[in-house]
Amino acid sequence: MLRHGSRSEHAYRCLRDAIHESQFKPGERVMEVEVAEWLKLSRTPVRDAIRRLENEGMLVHEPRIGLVVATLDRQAVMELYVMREVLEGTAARLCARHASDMEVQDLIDLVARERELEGDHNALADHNRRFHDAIHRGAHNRYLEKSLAAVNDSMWLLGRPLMLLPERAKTALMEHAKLADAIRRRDPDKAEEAARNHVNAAQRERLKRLFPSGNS
Amino acid sequence: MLRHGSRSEHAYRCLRDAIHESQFKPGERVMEVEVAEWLKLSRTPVRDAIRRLENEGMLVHEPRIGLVVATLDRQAVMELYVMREVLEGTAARLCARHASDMEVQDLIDLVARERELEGDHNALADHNRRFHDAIHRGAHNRYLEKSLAAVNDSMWLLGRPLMLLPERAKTALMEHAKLADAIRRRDPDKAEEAARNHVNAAQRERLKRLFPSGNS
DNA sequence: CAGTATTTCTATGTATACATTAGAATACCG
DNA sequence: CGGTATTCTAATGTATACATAGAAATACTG
Repeated sequence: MLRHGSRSEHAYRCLRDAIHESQFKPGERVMEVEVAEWLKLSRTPVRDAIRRLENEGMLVHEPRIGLVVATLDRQAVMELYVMREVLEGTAARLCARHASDMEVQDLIDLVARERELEGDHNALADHNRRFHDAIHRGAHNRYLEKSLAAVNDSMWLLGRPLMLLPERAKTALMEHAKLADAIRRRDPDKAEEAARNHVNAAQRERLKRLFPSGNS
Repeated sequence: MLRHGSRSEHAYRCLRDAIHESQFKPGERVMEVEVAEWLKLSRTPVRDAIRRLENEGMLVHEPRIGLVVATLDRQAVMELYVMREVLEGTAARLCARHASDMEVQDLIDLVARERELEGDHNALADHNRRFHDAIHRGAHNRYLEKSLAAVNDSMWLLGRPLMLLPERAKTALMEHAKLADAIRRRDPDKAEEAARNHVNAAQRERLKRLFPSGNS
């Protein structure tokens, strides 16, 4: 009935962003009262927000501790990337099949603009999100979109996007170009392959940084 | 901190089951107060439960109406089955790779027992759920498991499981056997293929019943 | 009578007070 | 001194009262 601009929504966004920006770090405890005070709200809307983030996997009830920002161990990271590979691959495949010509053109344009952003790391990270969102939407599957949103949100628990690294940005651009091209050619197999490669490349970079020596 | 046997949890289960059993039908309105009265609870835990079901897609805010049980139009059903095919296929593939020998043996046993249940529709439906749960767990991927849970819950919005139909139960048994066998042989490709075929067969049956003449 | 403004009513959003429980601290007993 | 029982505390679960917004109904005006 009354939906938007609600304080629950506000609390949700704030908490989400705070986790994205590592103001709340994985493993750190999150308490309703604390958050409520911070946002000058009562516990009720804060609880709503927490419940949502719990469902999405960003917050977890650690036994004997309480509610904490989820921590991803090595195993969890692997599982997350496997899932991401599957979902992004599927999105690319479906996008190649179902995206409207306008949506495809949008993708092409996004790649073109990405070239102009060389060096501007923040803009690139933001652009990256937009590019992938465009593919997710182009797949025209609301369930896929939702799963992707959850997975990609959990991704933030690993720290800032890799696009901030010059090396990665360069190769990512090429991967994006390949992916967009396969979608333009309406080639589902190649599109899925490109998306999976893209995710895998990101995963390898990420793992190098997260677990330099291979321990957990 | 305090987790289980909570009234929120109870409310969640009751509501979920009520939707599963079509006590609340798609399109029907769901009001906090009403549910609270029904379960002899205050609105607070009911709200929690509703929020969860909202996140999982079983409840939706219909503009100008309020909160209702989600209705799946033809398009939504198609999207749901596409997603289910992808996820169940992936689960089967991962199961073939990662399930422990004990988990695999469990699958074999489940198929064996399924043969003995011929005719007992309710038991079959229940058994079917267990079989698929076993595969989901065997994949050892918590994100996949969660997505599958959400998708399969939404499935209930389409009505009772098809396993209740004798015809379907028979062919489903064969499909289960094929799937379990591929997993036993540790053949990911065949396992995924079998799972996808299984989902597709179910979808065709379902669509026949839902949209007999092909309209939406 | 039609159309619009106003009022009322209902459901949800929000705040707060109270209950309960798990963990911590402390005191008691062996 | 060590271990266990008890009390205390802090955090969440739950109930309820109040605020607000949106839809329906009614009354007013042309």
